[in-house]
Amino acid sequence: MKQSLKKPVPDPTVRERLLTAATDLFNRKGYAGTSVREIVEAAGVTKPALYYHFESKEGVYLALFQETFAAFLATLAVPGSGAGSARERVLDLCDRAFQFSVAHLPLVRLMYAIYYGPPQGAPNFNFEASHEAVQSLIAAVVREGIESGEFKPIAVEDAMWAVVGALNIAMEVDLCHPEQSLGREGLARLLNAVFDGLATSATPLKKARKGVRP
Amino acid sequence: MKQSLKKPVPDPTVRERLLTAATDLFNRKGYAGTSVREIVEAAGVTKPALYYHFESKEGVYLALFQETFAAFLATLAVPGSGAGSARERVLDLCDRAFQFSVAHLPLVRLMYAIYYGPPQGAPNFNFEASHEAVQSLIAAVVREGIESGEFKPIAVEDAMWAVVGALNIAMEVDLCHPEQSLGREGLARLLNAVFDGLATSATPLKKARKGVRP
DNA sequence: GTCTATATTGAGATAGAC
DNA sequence: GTCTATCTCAATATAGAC
Repeated sequence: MKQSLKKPVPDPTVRERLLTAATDLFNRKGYAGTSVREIVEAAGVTKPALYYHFESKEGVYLALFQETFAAFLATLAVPGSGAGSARERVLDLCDRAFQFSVAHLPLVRLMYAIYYGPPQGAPNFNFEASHEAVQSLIAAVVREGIESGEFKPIAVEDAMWAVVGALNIAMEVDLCHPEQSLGREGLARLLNAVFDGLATSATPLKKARKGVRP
Repeated sequence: MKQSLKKPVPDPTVRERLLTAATDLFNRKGYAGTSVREIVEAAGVTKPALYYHFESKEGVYLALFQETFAAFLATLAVPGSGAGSARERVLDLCDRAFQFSVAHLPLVRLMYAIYYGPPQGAPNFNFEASHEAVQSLIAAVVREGIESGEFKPIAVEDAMWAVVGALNIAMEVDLCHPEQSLGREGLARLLNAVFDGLATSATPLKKARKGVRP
């Protein structure tokens, strides 16, 4: 048993190859449909290597999401995101999130597949937590923008959803149609459109404002 | 084959029960993992009933999406969506789309599962077409709004994505967290926020506007 | 032990009575 | 339109020869 509980600098190549191979196979054949044998063969290693770095197939799966999620939060929390106007900080936050998403498309795709797909015996990972983490980060900046008067005094939740909606659609376009990706510049344009508004003048509905169509 | 191409008012109960049961099972066990036997048992009918109304298991699957998609387009094209300001028309269009989505959550969920999930031998259905249909409808109204001066002269695509982003996020919240649904009113608030803008004044970035972070 | 041939199972699909 | 009863076919499991 060479491996203590401290993880003494495990070989990154083998570990990475296993994670990459697992992501690819889970995407192509599903979690249940992927065997440990297939993973190790695709990674060019042997079974014991997998069981050394991870405890099981479930361990590979959980490591995949846990480590990526941790890296995602670290990316968002990087210094420099606390300076500037609320608009700039939201743009920066979304830019980081978008870049991360683009750099990890296969895992994002897997997340969607697991989240929406039928149960496959895959271990539970709290995807909600990662969504809520991003949302609360954006909501916090939006709240400050509203309190400082930079943003209009609308509900924080509404403003947050407007921003998350733009970020989310940019990510999904990249995921589903990479060839027509909006790119970082496109996301920035989109967010600025949301900040500045589409309308030339703030002219709400002519008719009743309470209730939607009868 | 009594059933002509005109669909002479087929019995809605059995047919509907089959479609509902299939949607539920496909969602829970996947397309490949669901057998015809399970579908007919869940629907309380026998195999031949399924093969009478549909030609095969694939036929059930395709009917599910084809008919729902057709109904969706019909919902969006309903009279009344051509009147009023561009803002009102976009709100109306999105409201219809949202209501339809909420009324067909299981099928929307299945669409996501099929779209992002691993191949399961399910027949090809062009999900892109339905997305593009909605997008082009919205883009058309947005374009008219821009041309009439009601909207700012930004790129039609950008404005379209801003609107679709808001609609999309409202749909996904309803899909993933129905308990915190924005509801029709929430979607309207969200869209109006996008129309009017979050910022109190159109003050873009202080620094360079070309390029995102270096 | 391995290999081939045969069962067994469960899938999708159908014929013909009612 | 719906049912009972049956068919075809593929994958898998197993038996028994070698």
